Parts: sequence; C-alpha cells; structure tokens
Amino acid sequence: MIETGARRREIDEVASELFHANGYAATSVRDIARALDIQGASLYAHVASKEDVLWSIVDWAAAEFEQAADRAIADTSTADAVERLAALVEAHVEVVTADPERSSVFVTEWRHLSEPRRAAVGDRRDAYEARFRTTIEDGVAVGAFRATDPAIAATFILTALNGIATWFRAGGRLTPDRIADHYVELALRSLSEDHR
Amino acid sequence: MIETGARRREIDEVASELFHANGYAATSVRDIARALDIQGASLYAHVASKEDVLWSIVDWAAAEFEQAADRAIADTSTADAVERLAALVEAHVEVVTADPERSSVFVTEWRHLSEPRRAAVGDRRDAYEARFRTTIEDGVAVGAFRATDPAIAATFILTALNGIATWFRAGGRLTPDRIADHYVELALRSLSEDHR
DNA sequence: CCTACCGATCGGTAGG
DNA sequence: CCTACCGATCGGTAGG
Repeated sequence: MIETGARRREIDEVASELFHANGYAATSVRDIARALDIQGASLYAHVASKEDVLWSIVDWAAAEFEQAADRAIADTSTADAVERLAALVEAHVEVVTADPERSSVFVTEWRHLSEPRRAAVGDRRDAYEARFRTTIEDGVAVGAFRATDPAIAATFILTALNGIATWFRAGGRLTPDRIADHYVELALRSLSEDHR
Repeated sequence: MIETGARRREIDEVASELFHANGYAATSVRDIARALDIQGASLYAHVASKEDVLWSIVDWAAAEFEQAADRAIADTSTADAVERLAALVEAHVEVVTADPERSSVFVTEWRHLSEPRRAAVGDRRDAYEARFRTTIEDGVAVGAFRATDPAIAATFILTALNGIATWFRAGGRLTPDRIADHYVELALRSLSEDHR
C-alpha cells in the first residue's frame, strides 16, 4: 500500500530538491528529515527506506514524461512526423520545466536504484526514446527529414532536452514557453534538408 | 607537489571508472583501493584525500576540453563561424570519446568538489561554453546562422555533446568519427536558415 | 512522530 | 604499502 498523503508528497518534494542539489548518495536520511523539521528516524513512519523515496520520485517523473509523450502522439495522430516531433519536444520541455528538480533526479539519479527497479527504469527510458526515434524514422521515410541515423538524431535531441533539467531555474531569464519554442526550432532544423 | 607517477595515474583511471559507474559519493576509498589490489589506507600513500582524486580527474578533463577548443579556434582563425563551430563540435566529440569515463565524471561529478575548486570549475565551464556562444554570435552577425538566441543554441548543442559521455562505449556500434560527423551536421543544421 | 540505540561503513591517521 | 585504529556518520529498528 503506497502512502499518498500530504506529508508523503512533502517528503518527495524536499528530497527532490536535495537529490537534485547534492545527489542521492550524498544526501542522508537525516538531511531530508531536517528539511522537514523532524527527526531522522521519524521519516520511517512514512517511508520504508531511503531508496523508496528515490523510487517514488523517479517513478512519478517517468510517468509524467510517458503521459505527456503519449498525449503529444495522440494529438498528432493525423499530422506528419514534423508536427509530431515538435509536439514531443514541446511536451518534454513542459514536463522538465514544470518540475526541474524531480526531472533532474529522474535523469541523473535513477542508476542508484537497486534491481529490478533500475532495469525497469532503463527499459522505460528506452521505450520513451523509441517514441522520438520512430517519429524521426517516419519523417525520414517520407522525406520530411533528411536521411540521417535516427538513433543518433534521437539521442542528440533527447540529451539536449534532458540537459534543461540541470540548468533551468524558474524565474530566470528564460520562460518555459520560450525554451520550448527555441528547442522545437533547433530540433526540427537539425533534421531539415539543406537548401543552401 | 603533485605526484604524477604511474601509480598515481592508475588511481585516476580506476577512480574514473568507479565514479562514472556509481558516482563520486557512492564510491568509497576502499572501492578504489580494492580495484588496485591494495588496502584502503594504502591509497593515502599516494593521495591526500578522496576529493583530491576527483579534483585531479576533473582538472585534467577540463584542461583537455580547453586545449582542444583552443586548438580548434586557432585552426579556424581565418575561417568563418560555420567552420569554427564545426571544429569546436568535432574537438569536443574527440575529447569525450577518447576518455568517456573521465569526461562523464567531469560533466556530472564536479559539483562534489568543495569550494573554491567547485566555483573555479564552474567558471571554466562558463568560459568553455562562451567559446561556443561567441562563435554562434559571430555567425548570426554575418548571416551565416539564422537569427536565434546564441545562449540557448550554445546550451542546446553543448548539453547534447556532453550527453555522449553518458552513453558512449568504445567498441560499440558508433565510432568516434561517425559520431563527430553526425553531431557536426546536427549542430550546424540546427542553426541554419530554413529554405523550404 | 519521539528517544534511544544498533551494526556497518565512512574518510582518514599513526607508526611502521 | 601494511596493520591497527579513530571518531563520525550512515540507514534503519525497537518501543513507545
């Protein structure tokens, strides 16, 4: 039975911030507890283990990315590959900027999960990347994108997108909308034919 | 006096692998020692602290990136911004693929350095990124690149480039040359005018 | 959610 | 490079 109360969500929130700032391994259970003004041992009234906190953050973030991508694909079911890739990129930027701490923990700290969770997350990440890759493959097949290696192109775009989680801060110079616009443009053009 | 003997280099090598695989915080001094078949305390005959090992790896990697970029810029001193950016991207891919473990430690673990080292590395990373940004600015100014936000574009390209360190494995499907060719193409096209 | 406590492991030192 | 050892901190449990 997974606890979903307000305190439990608060734990994920402060843990996301700490894991993002210092990393999972360098964050102690007592660090998390201190941020909540409770004793270290009291945290175990809400969670079974430190790893369960990481798991909850990673699993939630993975689901957010998956749902956003599925929505983007559904919304562009009758559109071409260019529009679909644009929708995928935009959706990714939205998820990252909506919660950069959680996203960056998902992107960088999931390797600290023990098996079989770690492998499961790896599979989900592969499946997520496949959404981008097959969209690029479709676009190449119909001549909407130039002939290129779709796997390399998907990785290029996705690593750039994931990078946002490491540098984005709410209230900075760049708004999520502006980032999304620019990243869509950069990603689409990177795959466009050259007519110079 | 910095020790530079063979054993010292061996320490950086195995530590790079361990820090890359498990992260700096999750790697103990005894883990490093075990990989060298010596006792944990014996490591201190060669290094003053665990952080000094990280520092040596990060400082070396930073210097490699800086030197490669400076060479790329010097080699294209009479060329246009397009060629210069191509040379910067190619140089970055070469450094990353020549030692992906060290590079990924540089990219992801430098935040575990204590001050003032951490801030110094941050400054060097900013200066490195500025080489890409100003090259893009130059290209935009002369119309070689489309009008875009050079800071966003530089971050887009550099995060994609740094991502290589996290997935590249020597002996895999993709050779360093092939990756460099594709990444140069993707980066340049992402900044090209659209003539469709 | 607290106090009190556990064994294990951490980075590092002393002295050879 | 070794043995022997240090205090501090780790994730986690017992019992309220």
